[in-house]
Amino acid sequence: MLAAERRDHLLDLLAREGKIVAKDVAAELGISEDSVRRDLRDLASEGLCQRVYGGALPASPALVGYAARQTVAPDGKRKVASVAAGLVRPGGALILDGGTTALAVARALPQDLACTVITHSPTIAAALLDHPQTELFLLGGRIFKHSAVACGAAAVEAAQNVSADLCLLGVTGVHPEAGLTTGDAEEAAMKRALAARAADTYILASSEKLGTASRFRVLPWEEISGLITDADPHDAVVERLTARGVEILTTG
Amino acid sequence: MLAAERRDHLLDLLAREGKIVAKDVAAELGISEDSVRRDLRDLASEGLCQRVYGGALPASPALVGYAARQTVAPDGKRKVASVAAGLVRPGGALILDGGTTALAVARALPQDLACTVITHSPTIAAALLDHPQTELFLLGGRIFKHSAVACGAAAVEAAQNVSADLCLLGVTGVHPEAGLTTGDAEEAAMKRALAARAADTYILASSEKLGTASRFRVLPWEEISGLITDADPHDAVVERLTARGVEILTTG
DNA sequence: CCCGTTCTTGCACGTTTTTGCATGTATCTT
DNA sequence: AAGATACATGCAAAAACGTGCAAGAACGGG
Repeated sequence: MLAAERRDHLLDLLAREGKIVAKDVAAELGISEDSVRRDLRDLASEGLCQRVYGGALPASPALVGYAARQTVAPDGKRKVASVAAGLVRPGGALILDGGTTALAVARALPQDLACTVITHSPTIAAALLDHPQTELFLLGGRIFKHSAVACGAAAVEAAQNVSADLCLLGVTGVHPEAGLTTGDAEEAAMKRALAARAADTYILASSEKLGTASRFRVLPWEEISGLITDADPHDAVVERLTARGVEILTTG
Repeated sequence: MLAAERRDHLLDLLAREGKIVAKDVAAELGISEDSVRRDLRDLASEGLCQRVYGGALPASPALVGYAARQTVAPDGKRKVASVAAGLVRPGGALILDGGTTALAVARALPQDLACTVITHSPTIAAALLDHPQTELFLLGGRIFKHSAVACGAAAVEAAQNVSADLCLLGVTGVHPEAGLTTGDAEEAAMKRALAARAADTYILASSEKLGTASRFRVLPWEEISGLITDADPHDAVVERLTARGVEILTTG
C-alpha cells in the first residue's frame, strides 16, 4: 500500500464517517499506529483535518458526506460494478451515473457489448470511448467539480429527452428509513431526473455506505428496483431492507 | 518490449487500477525498477500522472479511468497550444473544440486561471477537472467515437444557449482557397455552431495541415479571426493566407 | 557496409524517506 | 491520585530515490 494511497483512505474515511480512530485504522490497514498518527499530523498541518486525542475529525463539519479524493477503486466496488454490468442487456439502453463506482461499472462493461449508454459524467464518457459497439450519449450542463458530473437546470432538462431500460445510480448514503441520500442538492436532483427516465433503477452501494445518510434525499425506496452491494446478506441493514421489500443483489 | 509500449501499459494500469506500484510493475514486466521510475518521471513531467513515493497515482483522482493514452502531443502541437492558451483572458469565456490539439490547449491553461470553458468533448472536460478556478460547461449530445466529441442535432442545439469571447477550433484541412475543412459533415456543422457563439474564432493548425483540404467545409476565411500555427511565417501557404488578410499567429 | 553518435537500459553507490519500535512525557479516565 | 491510554521524539533498519557510468542497441552518414 502506497503512502499516498493511505492518506486518501484516511480522507475518505473522514468524509464518510466523520471521524478517524487511529487505533482502528491501524488495525484495519495492518500498519502501526505511529504511521497513522504521522499521517494525521501531516494532514492536519495541511488543514485537511483536525487533530484530536485518539484520532482526527474533519477540518470543517461541512465536509462530512462529500466524496473524498478517491484514487483507487477498492475491491468491493469492483465486485459491485461487475454485478451491475451483468444487468445490461445487449441492445438495451443504460443511464449511468457519475462517481467511482459507476466508473468501475463502465470499465466492467464488455468491450464489444452493443448497447446505448447515457451519462452526465465526462469521465465515464471518456472511459467508454474505446468501446466500439457502445452508443454514447452525453448529457450536458454545468460541471460540478467535486463530483465531476454535469448538474443543474440544463443537465436536468437534457435528461428529459432521453429514456432507457436501466439506470444505475451511485449514492453516498443508504439507510432503511432515510432512503437514498447524497451530500449535494443539485446532485440529488440530477439523480432523480435520471432515475425518472429509466424503466428500472438500481442503486450501487459498496458495504461501507450501508446504514449511513447524507443531507439530501435522492429517492425513497419505493421508487427503485433494487440495491447492488457487496455486503453480507445477513448484515443488519441488508436484512432491514429486505424486510421493507427492497430487492438486494449481492456479489456473493 | 518497446519503450512506448511500456508507457502505454503504465497509463493503462493507472486508468484501470488507479495506482502504480513501481516494484510490482518492474516484476511483472521483467524490467528494472529504475526504468519504471524513469518512465513515471517522464509521464509526470507531461502531466499524465502524479508521482508519489513508491509509484504513481493519476494526475487527478477524477481522471481515474480516463483514457490518457494517445495524448502524447507532438512538439508542434504543444507550441500551438501554448500560444492559444495565451489568448485566454482571466474572467473570460472560451469555447474549446475537441481533438488532440485542443486537448493540448486544455493542458496548457494555467492551473489557477479563473475562466469559463465550454466544450463538447468529454476528454477535454475530464482534463480540466483539476483546474479549481475554471468553470466548466459541457455541451451534450451523441458522441462520435472517431473524434470523441458530442455532435448532431442535440449538441448543436445545446450550443445555441451559450456564448463566449473566444472559440478555438481544430480542423483537419487548412487551404487558402478551400478554407477550413474537416472529414465529417456532422463535425463540420458542430464546429460552425461553436464558432457562431463566440466573438472571436481562432483556428489551431499544426504545420502538417497547411495546404490540405478535406471533404466538408467548416468555415470560409472571412468568418475567422486568425490562425495559430507552428509553420514558418515564410511558408508558401502561410504567405498566401496573409495575402488574403488572415491574421497568423506563429509560435516563433 | 562500416563507423561514429545517440539513446536506452541496468547496475552500483550514496542519499533521502519511510516505518516500526523503544523510551519518556502528556493526557484522559476512574 | 493512580492507572491506562495516547502522544512526541529519537533511533535504526529497510525501502525508495537520484545520479553517474558503462554495455548494448538503434540510428544516420559516409
